[in-house]
Amino acid sequence: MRVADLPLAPEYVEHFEREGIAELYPPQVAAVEAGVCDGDNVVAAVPTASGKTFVAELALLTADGPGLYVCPLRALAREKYEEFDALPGVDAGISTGDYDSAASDLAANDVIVATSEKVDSAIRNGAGWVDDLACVVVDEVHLLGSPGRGPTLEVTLATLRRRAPEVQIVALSATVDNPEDIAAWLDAELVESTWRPVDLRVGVHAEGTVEFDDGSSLSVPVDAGDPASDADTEATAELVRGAVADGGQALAFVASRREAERLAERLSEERLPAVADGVDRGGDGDGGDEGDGDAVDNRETAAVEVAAELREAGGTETGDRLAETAERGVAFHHAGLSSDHRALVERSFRDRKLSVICATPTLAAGVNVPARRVVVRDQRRYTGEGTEWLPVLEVHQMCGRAGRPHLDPYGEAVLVADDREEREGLWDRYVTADPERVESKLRDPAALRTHTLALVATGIAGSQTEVLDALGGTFYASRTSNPNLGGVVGDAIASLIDDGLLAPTDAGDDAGIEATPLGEQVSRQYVTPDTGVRIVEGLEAVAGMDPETVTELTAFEIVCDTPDMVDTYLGNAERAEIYQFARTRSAELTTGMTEAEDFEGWLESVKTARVLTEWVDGASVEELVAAYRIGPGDLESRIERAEWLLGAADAIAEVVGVDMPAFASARKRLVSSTEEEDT
DNA sequence: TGCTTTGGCCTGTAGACAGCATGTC
DNA sequence: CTACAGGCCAAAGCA
Repeated sequence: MRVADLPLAPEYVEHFEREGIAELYPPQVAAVEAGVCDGDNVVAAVPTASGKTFVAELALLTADGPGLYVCPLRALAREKYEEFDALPGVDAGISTGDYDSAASDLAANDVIVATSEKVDSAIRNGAGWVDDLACVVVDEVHLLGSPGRGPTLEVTLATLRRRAPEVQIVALSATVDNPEDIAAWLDAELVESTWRPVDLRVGVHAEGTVEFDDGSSLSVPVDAGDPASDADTEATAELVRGAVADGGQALAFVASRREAERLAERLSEERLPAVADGVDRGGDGDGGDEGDGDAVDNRETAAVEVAAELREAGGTETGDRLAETAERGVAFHHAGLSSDHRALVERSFRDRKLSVICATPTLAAGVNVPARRVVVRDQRRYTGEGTEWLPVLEVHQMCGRAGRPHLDPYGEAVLVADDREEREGLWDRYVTADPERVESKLRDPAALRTHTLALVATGIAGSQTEVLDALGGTFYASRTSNPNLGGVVGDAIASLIDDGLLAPTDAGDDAGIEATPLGEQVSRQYVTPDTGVRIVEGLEAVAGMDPETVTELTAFEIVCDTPDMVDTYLGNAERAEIYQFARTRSAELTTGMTEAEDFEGWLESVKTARVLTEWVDGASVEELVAAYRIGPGDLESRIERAEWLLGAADAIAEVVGVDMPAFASARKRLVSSTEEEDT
């Protein structure tokens, strides 16, 4: 099937042909046959990089009205927005927490790109564009199974379909075990395929040999030279070296940030391309010695450019080390990096200016960074309940990053094992195993509290029966003949009434409920009910405090102690000092040292509050990062959240009727400190 | 005695969505 | 019932 055969306007056909898309990939053909261009609902469970974006574009361009593209990450939203906006005659808009497109009138856009939470929030705040949609594309729909965010996605989709029953739904999923269940929920045709544009072989390394799933094998010379590093790291380094020597790029996945940095530093010391050539250039020999010297030189020049860009983007200790490794073509990547550095690393790798990225598992879920070879050194990860095996789905996503269409002849993914015995284990667990099933997490009490409140606050439901009715359209309900959510929803309603977020209506016959002004504000501000409750408690404490002692620190402490703030690790070495700080400033805090039910957690929030206080008082990123042992990216995320939560707290203070100007002033100072930093 | 190896204990650990309303070079 | 690797320090090993 060719692009020209599709029911597309000529300018689109021309556009796609210019982009090199002439012939459709098999999964795309299947999607067309399933009806993506005819307004039919389709679920496509296909590997990453098998042309999902094009399927999305087909649905959006052939839909009879405006379309919405929902995805899980802001960085992905940005990427798709730019892609859609480049389509001829398409006016695209974007709406995420950190970025709204300049044309704020989303109702006028042909395509809107948004994160799932932003869509949920838009519904809660009565955004007009929600009702006019003809088509909704949901990317990474398997996230339905994610405990934190899955319920939001399913409730949001249920609400969208309820409001516009005719809306076309196109859901794109990674390969999962039960895509048919998702398709059944959405009344969609299922398209399933494992086809990829580049061949991929997956293997497991043990004791110097990689055995691949296609029966081939590869021997990896074990360099026993460096006793300082273990066998897994040696094998990883050698596999990376091999890919680079071959003119390819490599991704190496490890479990922690520190390991990612260590591996990158180690690899960068080797002068990869030169070593890979088998030529020991020692310290001097810059003279052109081989025929492929040019390629190496170009790569080196490009890497030096990247390092310069990284240095320009902001100097911290982490950033300097990153620039140093990048200079030799190797970068590390994790969430502790500033967002500028992260984006730069991703982009430079995509532009082939870097040879290697050593990363924590997140890189697999983020923006598109394909490589010739992927090496998964660590398959476990710390989770708070000890180290756990990574989900099969996640490892498959890492492996799926191997192989760049048109650039690599094939992709290779290698899991590194300790010994032969473990090779068997990894083989069974990841190579031959099916990915996990996707199951709804809506039954979780916290999720139900959030969404019950939202349904009532937006006027969708006015009683327990109506809440259950609204939830009838969720993935959860479709998965069971007897949802039996009644009891759990009843509990959620009772607890929300208890917290003053809902109230029984006067009519009182059918157990009618409505949101209190507080509940309405909590829902609109998009904070969880528990956060709302914590803010109210804080305000009650403030009302009893001497106004002189209500400061910005008070405001920061309240919002940092809510569940919507990320917690900050409190090291043993600094615990005493933070404790001391809390004691000397106790008059400004809403929680007494003895009354915190979770003392450790509270002390962590005091640490976060202290960091933010110093930030607004003019401390630099560099100083804070050094003093509190957090990454620049961690500081960014806390500032961003504090900004949001202080705004929410300010709105809640007004509803509750407590005068707390510190919320607004702290927020204003945060915003201006951030702007100052930018200049 | 001095240098190296071994053993045991302590420490630290992945990631990232969301509000709202204006003034601005 | 549930981790575990890396770093540090001190004690033991060795010439």
